[in-house]
Amino acid sequence: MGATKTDHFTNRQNELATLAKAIGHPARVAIIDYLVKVDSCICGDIVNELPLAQPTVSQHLKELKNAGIIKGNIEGNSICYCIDEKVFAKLQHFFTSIAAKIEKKKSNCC
Amino acid sequence: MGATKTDHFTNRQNELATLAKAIGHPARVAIIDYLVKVDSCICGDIVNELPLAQPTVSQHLKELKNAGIIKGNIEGNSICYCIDEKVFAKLQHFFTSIAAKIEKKKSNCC
DNA sequence: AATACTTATCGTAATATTGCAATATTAAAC
DNA sequence: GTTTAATATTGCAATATTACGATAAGTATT
Repeated sequence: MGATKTDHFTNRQNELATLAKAIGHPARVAIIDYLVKVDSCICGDIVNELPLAQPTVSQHLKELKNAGIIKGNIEGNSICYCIDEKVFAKLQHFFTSIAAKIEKKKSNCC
Repeated sequence: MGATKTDHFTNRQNELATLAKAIGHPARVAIIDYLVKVDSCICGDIVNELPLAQPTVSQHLKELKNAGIIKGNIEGNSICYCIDEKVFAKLQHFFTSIAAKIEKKKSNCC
């Protein structure tokens, strides 16, 4: 075995897991940070920002794209990557909701 | 190769990646959901809630515990698992911060 | 078209994750 | 102490991820 059993979980659980998994690597967090920091998204120099080889960065970008976290547009010679705002609004909502539910019942035993 | 290069990234990036990675599996999202839902955290019946064998669930619980997302207290015969509120407050903060920065500059090209 | 530049893909090796049967551990109940 | 229960650990097989060198594919410039 070794394959994740997605069938038995809800769409929301799978969706949150997919997004979280994509963010679950420091290089990909760094990519997100960089895309957020840079004003316009004239990217392409992401490789120089990271301590990883170009194929590795390309692979991480692909994973972020597959998860729907970033979008990539061909911009002449290079490619322009941007963050998908909707995804982070959704993530914020996920965690705000969970945090609120936890806050509501302070009656914890641990 | 194959080992994640954590050395070259910031503490914040590694911390967020570790938390996100732990949440990056539907079974672990389901565990979190269940712990949030159940009022008091007299747990132990988490196995019955999931479509996975007991050792697998135990392993997922261990990973959530290692990431600092849940805490486990021995409660007589069984074990009482609870969510660590601080972690979700932190996660909420992480994503609220990113979402706010994205929102601020709507000048997107994509 | 030849060159330079940028990004993607392939191939491969190392490591990590997922899942479970079997077994061990621990604590309550008898 | 033996049984019963709940949870953890071990061992193993299947799969996934991480990383990179080599190479391909695309565009821009000359």
